[in-house]
Amino acid sequence: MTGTDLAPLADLLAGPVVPAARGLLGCTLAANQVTVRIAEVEAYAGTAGDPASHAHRGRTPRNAVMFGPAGHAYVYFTYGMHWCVNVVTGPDGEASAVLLRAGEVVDGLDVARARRPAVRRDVDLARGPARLCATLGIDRAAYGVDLLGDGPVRLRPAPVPVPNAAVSAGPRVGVTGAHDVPWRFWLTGDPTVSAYRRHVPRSRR
DNA sequence: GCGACGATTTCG
DNA sequence: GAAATCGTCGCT
Repeated sequence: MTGTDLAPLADLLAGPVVPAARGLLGCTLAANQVTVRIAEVEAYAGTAGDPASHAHRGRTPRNAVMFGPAGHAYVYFTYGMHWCVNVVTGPDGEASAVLLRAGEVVDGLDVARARRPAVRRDVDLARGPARLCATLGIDRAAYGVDLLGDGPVRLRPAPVPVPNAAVSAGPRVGVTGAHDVPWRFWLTGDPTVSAYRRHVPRSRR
């Protein structure tokens, strides 16, 4: 037998979103000759009571893939210029997902640097959800792809298991509501974790 | 059809 | 602190 056993990760993603989010820490995501070790994530529930979720108001053309089976990529465009990527979780028909917020470039560092010439420190290459996508070259073309398959974007289990004690939790970044829900998880002390910023409504800017 | 705003980043 | 910049979605 050769290759990595993806079944445990597939099972984890098919279950409840919070354990899935924590389990994604330490996993690797590879695309366009760059590989990132995931260091920060956020969990988003489906239509059931999570006002911060893109699926909160039901199914739309944009969030349709969130309602499909786990392990696929939900990629969205925001602020007129940025892409962000989620891993769809839960059973088919339930729209939960995990936003990949930050990571460490562990392979293809030269390609990553060339792709993002303005970034000075390597730890900033994938420090933030839009930066992570930019460094990996992820855009609309990755919408809906099976991340556990052999496609353009590939998610793989953590080479080294992440102990529970190495994980911190806190409120999600940039969301309009639900500031009391600690559904952001990160590897404690990891330098690639993004800075926390409270959301500021445009009407008050 | 219109318009407000966003799971952000970058610069001043 | 504020601009950049446009797809999405609800319709004060």
